[in-house]
Amino acid sequence: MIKYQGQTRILVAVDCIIFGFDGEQYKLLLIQRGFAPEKKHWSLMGGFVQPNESLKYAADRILKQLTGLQNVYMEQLHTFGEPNRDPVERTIAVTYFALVDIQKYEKQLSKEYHAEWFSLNEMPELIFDHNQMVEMAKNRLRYKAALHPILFELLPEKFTFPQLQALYEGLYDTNFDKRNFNRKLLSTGLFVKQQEKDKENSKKGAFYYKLDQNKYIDDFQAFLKFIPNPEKFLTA
Amino acid sequence: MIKYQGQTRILVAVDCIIFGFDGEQYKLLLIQRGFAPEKKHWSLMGGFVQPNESLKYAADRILKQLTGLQNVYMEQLHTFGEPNRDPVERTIAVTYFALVDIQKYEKQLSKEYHAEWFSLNEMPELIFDHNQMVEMAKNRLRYKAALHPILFELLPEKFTFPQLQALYEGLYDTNFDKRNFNRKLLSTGLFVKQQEKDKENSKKGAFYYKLDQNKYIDDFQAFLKFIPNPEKFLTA
DNA sequence: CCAAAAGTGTTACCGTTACACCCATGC
DNA sequence: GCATGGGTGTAACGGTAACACTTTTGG
Repeated sequence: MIKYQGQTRILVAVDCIIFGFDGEQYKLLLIQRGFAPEKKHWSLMGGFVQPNESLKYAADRILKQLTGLQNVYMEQLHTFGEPNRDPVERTIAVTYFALVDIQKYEKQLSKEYHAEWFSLNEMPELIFDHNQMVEMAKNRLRYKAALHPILFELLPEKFTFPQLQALYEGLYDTNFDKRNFNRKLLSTGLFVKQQEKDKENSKKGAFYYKLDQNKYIDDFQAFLKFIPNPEKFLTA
Repeated sequence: MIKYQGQTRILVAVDCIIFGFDGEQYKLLLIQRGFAPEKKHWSLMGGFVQPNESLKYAADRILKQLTGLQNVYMEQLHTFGEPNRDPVERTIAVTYFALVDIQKYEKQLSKEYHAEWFSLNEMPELIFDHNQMVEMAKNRLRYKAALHPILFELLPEKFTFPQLQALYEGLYDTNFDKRNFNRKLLSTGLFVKQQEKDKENSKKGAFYYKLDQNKYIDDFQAFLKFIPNPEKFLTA
């Protein structure tokens, strides 16, 4: 096989920023790194890209190793390539961020990696430039969620409006008027009301809703202008 | 130096999608590839990441080689890593898109690469997955420009409102009411009216404006909700 | 004098916000 | 029966869109 002569080949890693939501707080799934350097220090889940896999495939593989989950919302975030970001050897890191239903995860836990969910405001220091990756992922999530209906990926199939509101209020660290919030959400036509109520979180109980899957796929733009005054919240 | 054992190192390239605007149409700067395979075929400008340069540095270097320009608006777009995207040898491509003032470029042309500006709708087939990269860059530009004031990077320091309007109408392939357009732009406070008029494009002449650089930097969010009904225009 | 492009105001409409009370239930 | 959280309607406001005529000047 002909090759490109005289060029330097570089290690390429994929790192995953995995978000969850426990009903009150946003969480991030971290692992204790299993090998030197920085062994035992907290880190994003990652791995090297293998010879015949695409980047997305590598990200899916890594997510599955850690959580057992497949078909999860995931998008490429950014590629980090400072020459000394990994002190051992130059490594380029392609990052993906994922949104998972934290409850599904708990059922499929792989003990192997000492994984733990951390609240975003109680996170340990991470190795290398992983803190920076997390910051970027948070910004991207706030940005994207203001314009598109993606946060549902963090909730179970059935969810209530109060849950939804907590989800959005948590992300933007603010409060919304529940009447306006419900009206706006309903006006998108993305939600199907169920008969059943969630009685765990209140005495009266709150109706469950499901996403209308067809509309959800078609109307990925449905939320543009969703957040009032988005400029207050978006960083880039 | 300790190294990561048993992992495959991969070629990493940076490719630049370089946009310009000639007053009527959006253009893309392409080169004729100088080496096999696909020699003489049209391609984005790119190059391999060198051992001690960051990705952004590589992108700046490549842009400078081709256009002579520095300090140009550029942002990382996406990283492409399908195993067979380059038939010679596996190569991961980190893409950047750039917005340049086409007039500045013309003064600093490097003949070496047989570079040419192509209108977006008259583009040749490109090598590898470069067409896909261009598509993604177009979408990103439309998305971003609907929310943030970045298109000015395509114009000279002084510009007129009719030019601005052509810039936006070209990107979204639509027409805006000029009264509403001007009012909305002026209301951002980003523009400083000059005494001088551009008499080249009309008999009456149109006043030049400049960006208020301080506000421009501060108010990168100024344009959110800028385009009416953005959901009609944004793809991702 | 006329063609071509620049510049300018007002009104109607719609979506967004602000706001407060009743309902259902478990304890 | 009372505390807790769920659910609902309306009115004022502000921003957006629709719309047409006058101005300037080069030829």
